[in-house]
Amino acid sequence: MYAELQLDNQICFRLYTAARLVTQAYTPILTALGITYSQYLVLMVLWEKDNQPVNDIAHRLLLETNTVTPLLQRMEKLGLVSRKKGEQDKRQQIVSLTQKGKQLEEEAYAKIPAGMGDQLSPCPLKLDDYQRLAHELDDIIETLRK
Amino acid sequence: MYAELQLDNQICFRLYTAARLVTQAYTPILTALGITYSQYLVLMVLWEKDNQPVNDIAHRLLLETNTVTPLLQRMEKLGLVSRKKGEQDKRQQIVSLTQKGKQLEEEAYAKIPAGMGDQLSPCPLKLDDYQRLAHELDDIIETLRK
DNA sequence: TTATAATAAATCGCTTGCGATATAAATAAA
DNA sequence: TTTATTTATATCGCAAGCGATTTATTATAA
Repeated sequence: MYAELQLDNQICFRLYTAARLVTQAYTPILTALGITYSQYLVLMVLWEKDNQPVNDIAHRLLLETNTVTPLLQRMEKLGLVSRKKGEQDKRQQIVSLTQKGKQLEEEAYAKIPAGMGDQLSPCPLKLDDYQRLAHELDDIIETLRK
Repeated sequence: MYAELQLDNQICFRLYTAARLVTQAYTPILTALGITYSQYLVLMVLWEKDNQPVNDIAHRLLLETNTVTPLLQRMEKLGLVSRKKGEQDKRQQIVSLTQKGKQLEEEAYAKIPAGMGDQLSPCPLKLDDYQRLAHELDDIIETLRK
């Protein structure tokens, strides 16, 4: 009835769906590596810069610590990261990659870009389109993050 | 190290983040209406066409019944929908809007587009940009849905 | 008809995401 | 210094998502 309330007119539903489907596309690849999508995000953060406090990781991912802390606890159990109290600031937990967590980077590099490329290859979007899409999403993200 | 594994180069991370932030922008508005974002999606489906089996709703939202069934059960408890066994096919559960569920459409129309417009107004994207974004997301969705 | 396969929902177990709150440590104010 | 405030994590409870399995019903094959 109201055009504004129709599913097909919602940018939000498309974002929600595209994000879910892309995550689903990652899942079989990541499962083979023994990790989840969120864990992969944390690993990317740590591959870029190791030994970060929980807060820095959370900020980088635009998540709250109440999401990241349990995530890190699971990753610790899996032997991907270790946590130790900060030396200057004892409130902090410094998160570090274990050997296993470091080694996963090579496997990830070998499997993920190729695996995702395969699945997205039928997509009509070209490099330029993805680039523009990235900027459009960045605009939305910048607008909504506080 | 590997450009392909950097967070800033990931379209998926942007999708994931944009979807989360947009959902967060909806949350205060929807909370005032007494519903969640997923419940809002189900309501939009039913506002468009009432009395649908669980499967049709799930297909419309590209979700599985193991997500939609519990969602509908919660909505039934909230008095937003009712469910009754299908007459021709007794395996089906036909989901219908209650009076309360129907009335919510007016409230939603009054509050949601305006509320989201306010929050997104600082965004530099114009109508054309949103339209193109919608198409780009549709391309990705079409590529990845099976 | 009887046996088998397909389909529609539901259930189970687990990871996320997040609002609200708690705890501990560091910082600022009195 | 003592007190109050801020900050960094952690904990709790709940709604989603989803892979895997179960149950009931329908459709198909033998």
